[in-house]
Amino acid sequence: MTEGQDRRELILSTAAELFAQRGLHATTVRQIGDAVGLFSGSLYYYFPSKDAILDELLTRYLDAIRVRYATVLAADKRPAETLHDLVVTSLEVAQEHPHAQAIYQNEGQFMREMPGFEQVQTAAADVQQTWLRVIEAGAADGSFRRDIPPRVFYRLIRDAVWLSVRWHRPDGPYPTRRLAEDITSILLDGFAARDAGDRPPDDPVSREAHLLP
Amino acid sequence: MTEGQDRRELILSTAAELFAQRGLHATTVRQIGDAVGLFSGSLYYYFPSKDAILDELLTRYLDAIRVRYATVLAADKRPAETLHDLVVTSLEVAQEHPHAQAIYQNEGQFMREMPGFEQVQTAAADVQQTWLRVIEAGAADGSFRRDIPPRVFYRLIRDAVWLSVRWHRPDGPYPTRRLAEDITSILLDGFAARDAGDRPPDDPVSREAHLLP
DNA sequence: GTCTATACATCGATAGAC
DNA sequence: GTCTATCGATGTATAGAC
Repeated sequence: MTEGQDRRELILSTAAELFAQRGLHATTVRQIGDAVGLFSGSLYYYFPSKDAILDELLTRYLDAIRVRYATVLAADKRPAETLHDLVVTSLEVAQEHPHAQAIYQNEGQFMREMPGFEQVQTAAADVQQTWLRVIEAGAADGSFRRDIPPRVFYRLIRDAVWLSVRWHRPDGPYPTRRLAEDITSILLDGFAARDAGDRPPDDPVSREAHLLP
Repeated sequence: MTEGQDRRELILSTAAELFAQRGLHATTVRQIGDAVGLFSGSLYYYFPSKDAILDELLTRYLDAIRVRYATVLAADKRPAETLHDLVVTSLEVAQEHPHAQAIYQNEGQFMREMPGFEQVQTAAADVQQTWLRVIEAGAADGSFRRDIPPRVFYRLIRDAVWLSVRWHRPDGPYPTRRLAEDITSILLDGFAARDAGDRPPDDPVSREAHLLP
């Protein structure tokens, strides 16, 4: 790891923070330079353009998420457990790439039209397919409701997980693991109160089934 | 309603569409002018600045939502029903102001720092308080779970509702009313399948309780 | 009311000294 | 590798003719 690589990483992470905080178009290369302690022109020694910084940022994040999703799927658990693991994994990756997640969330529409970001688009389609297949498997084996379109449930759980980066502080009193359990618990079992023992013990998705030991 | 007012409305709605589609900073006043069939300079006969267009757009939307929320609260129903009505109302207002909702979602971070948008900020705080009070009332009277922080549930349901404008097409085969019922049903009762009759009939939030007749 | 023309700032990016 | 200096494009907004 040479010193030049460190600078490159610093530019990358600083730009990510600014893009996420103030928006992609509202962030100028001069602001990035100021934040890393370089003049804007010097950035072009490391990156050919502002868009190249964005592209590398998102590609890294989406690659990371695909690798982690593949591990979850390889465990070959039942749909409800797989869904729970996808939530946990997504929150973990978001914690490792906090800004990239927000950038993709906020600037997604822009990148769908932008040429040169096809790689980002196909990676995003992969992610969607992963979620959808698990949800459809659960509908097929009877562990999930069939009266809700899989795409609708996919949107709800994906938005809940992905948007949590906007308000959740991983280092606060409400840890990421607890958030993952609460999201899974609400979306699978519901928020309405119910008496203990009102569900059959052999229920495939009892409230504790998807809590880690 | 003079002809000038019509033009003003056209500029407002056109700008809203562009802001929502391509992003606030990615939209130029020239593009707005082109879209309404005016030269960019002529826009300044109707509005003092680009930001003034944005401000009026969001203020109208947030005012509309506050009026409608007040009506829902005035009905003074039980928490679960009120929550359901807030979901329906939010989706209806989003349908009437489809672009403003998206703009606020996407550009919210920017406006929290921007001076001159204090009115937008206080209106947004009002909206949040409305949801939170209903959720807390439900936790207090025992109809909602107490093991989930109200703020967490608030974020989940708000994000689910507000982000649906990104993917839901009100004029498609999946109508807005159905979406409202499905969101309420999942978030209150859960997505996991369960046998009929596994819940007591006097359950305050049985699956059909918050379905309109 | 709308257009033509343009002021003025700021943007991303480049060239060349050091 | 970083800086100085600056180019050309583009952004918001204005001035004045019509």
